[in-house]
Amino acid sequence: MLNTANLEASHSRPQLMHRVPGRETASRQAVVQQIADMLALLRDELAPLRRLVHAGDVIYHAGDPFRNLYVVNSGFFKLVNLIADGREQVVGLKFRGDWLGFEGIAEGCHACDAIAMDTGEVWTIRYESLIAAAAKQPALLTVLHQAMSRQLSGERESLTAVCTLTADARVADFLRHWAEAQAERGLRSDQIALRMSRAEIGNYLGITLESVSRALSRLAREQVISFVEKGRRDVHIPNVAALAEFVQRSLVPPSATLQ
Amino acid sequence: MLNTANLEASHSRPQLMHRVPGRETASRQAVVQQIADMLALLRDELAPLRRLVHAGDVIYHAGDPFRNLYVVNSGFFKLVNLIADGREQVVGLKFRGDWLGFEGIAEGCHACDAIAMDTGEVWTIRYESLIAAAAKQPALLTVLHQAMSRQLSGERESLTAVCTLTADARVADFLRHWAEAQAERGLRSDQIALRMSRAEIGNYLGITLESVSRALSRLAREQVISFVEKGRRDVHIPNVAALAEFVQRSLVPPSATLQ
DNA sequence: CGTTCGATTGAGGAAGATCAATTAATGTGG
DNA sequence: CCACATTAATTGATCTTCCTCAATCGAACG
Repeated sequence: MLNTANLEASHSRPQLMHRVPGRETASRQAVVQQIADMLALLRDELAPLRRLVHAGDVIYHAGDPFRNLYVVNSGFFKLVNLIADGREQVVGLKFRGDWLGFEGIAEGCHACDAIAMDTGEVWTIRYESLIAAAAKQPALLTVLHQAMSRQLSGERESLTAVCTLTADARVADFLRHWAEAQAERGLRSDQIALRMSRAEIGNYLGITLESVSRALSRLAREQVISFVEKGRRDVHIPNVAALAEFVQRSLVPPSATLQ
Repeated sequence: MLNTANLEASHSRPQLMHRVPGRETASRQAVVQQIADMLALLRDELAPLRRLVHAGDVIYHAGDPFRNLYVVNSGFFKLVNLIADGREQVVGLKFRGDWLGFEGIAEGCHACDAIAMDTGEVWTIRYESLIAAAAKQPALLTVLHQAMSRQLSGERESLTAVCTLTADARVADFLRHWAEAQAERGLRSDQIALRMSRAEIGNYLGITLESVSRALSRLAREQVISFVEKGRRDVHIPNVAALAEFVQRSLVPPSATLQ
C-alpha cells in the first residue's frame, strides 16, 4: 500500500468544503461563463493570433526562447517535462481556457514541450503586449494571475494524488478529473475520448501502461466505467460520483468499513 | 522498479543544459544577487510588514480568505495541502526569497497551510497594494511573475522526481535540492540542518518514514553523506555532485554500465 | 532516571514493475 | 477490399521494491 500521510494524527481536521449538489451545478455554470468571459476579454483587448492545430503539433519546445503565452480555445494539449538524463514526464493536460507557457517567464526559455493531442485552436499572446495592455485594462492582470494560481493549485493536487493514491485510485481520479474538466467547460462529462495511449496515461500518473490497463479493466468490471463500442479509447462514465467513491474505497485499507 | 518514462524511445534528445562548473558558480552569485535585489525592491516600494516567526507558527491556514502574499526573508517554511478526506501532503518547502500564498489568488482563499519550520522572518504583502504599486513600478510585476513561474517549474520538477525516481534516489535528490537551494542563497551547501522529521520528509517524497531512514543509512554507508555529531538531524554533504551521481546510478537498472 | 518520542533495523507481505505471450486495432500495398 | 505488417492493449507469471508490523535503540525532557 501507499504511505498514508500520517504526519500527525492530531492534525486531522473536519472536511473543508462540503459540496451541495445544487451549488455544484450553479458554480459549474459560473466557471463556464468565467472561461468565456476571459476568452472574450483577451480577444477584445489583444486580438491574439489564432492558430489551428492538429494532434502532434508542437506549440513550443523546451529550450525555445520565451516570448509568448498561449491560451487554449479548443482541443487539448499535453505538457512534457524533459530532464537532461532522458527522463520525460507528462506534467499537465490543458483544456479550453487554460494557459500554456508560464514556466518560461522565470528563465526566459520554456522548460517543457507543449503538444496538441487533438485538433484545436490556440491563441498566441505576446507576454510584453499583455503586460503593456494590462496597464490600461487591469482585468487582464486579474485573469492572468488567476490562471497562474489555478495552475499552481492543480500541480499540487497532482502531486498529492501521485503521493497518496494507489495505482487503481490514480486512474480513477484521473478519469474523474477529466470528466470534471469537461463539465466545467460545458461539454458532456459522461463520455470522454482519451486520445492518449496507455503509456502516456501511465507516464502522467507515475505508473506503467500495464497498470493503467489493469486499472481500467477493474473499473469496467466493477461497472464504474464502460468502453464505448469497439476500441477501448473512449470511456463512458455513467456516474462521476462513483469514481470518487472508488478512489475513497481504494484509500482505506480494508476494515474500518463498519465501526 | 519504477516506470521508466519510455513514452517514445525515438523521442530522446541530447541533454539540454550542459553546465560548466565555472559558470555555475557565476550564475549562482547572480541568483544570490537577484534575491537580494528583489527583497530590496519590495522593501523600498511596499514597506511590507515584517513578522518574526518560530518553528510551528502558522502563516496561513487552508480556507483562510486570501488577502496577502508573503515573502520569506529568512528561515524556512512548509506548505501542506489538505484534502477533505484526511489526506495531507507536504507540497513545498520555501526558503529566503520564495513567495507564499499564490494558490489563494484564484479561489479567493488559501488552499494549503503555510507553516514555519524554524525561526525566521516573513514579509506580508497585501495583494491589492502590490498590484496598485506595480502600475507605477513595473519591476514589481516582473518579480511577481518570475516567482510564480519559478514555483510552477519547481512543482513540476517535484512531480517528475516522484514519478520517475526510486525511494533512495528521491531522498538523494531531495538532499541535493536542499543543498542547491542553500547555495543559491549564499549559505553553506556542505551541511544542512533538516529540522524535519523522517515522517515529514517521507510525506513530502511520497514514501514512508522507514524508507527515508533506510535511504539515509544507505547514503551514509556509501559515503555520499555523513551525519554531524550525535543525532541524525544534521547532514554533512562532502560533495553535492556525488548526490547527483547517486541519483543517476539508481536510475539505471543495473547493466548498461559498460557499452 | 524513567518516560516519551523519533529513528533505526529486521522480517514478512503486498502492490506494482517487468517480462512475455496473446489478442485487438490500425495501417499499407497489392 | 483483403492479406499482411505494425502497433496498441490486454492478460498472466514472476520478481523487485517498498510498505507494514514489530522490536530495539538513542536522544531529549520532565
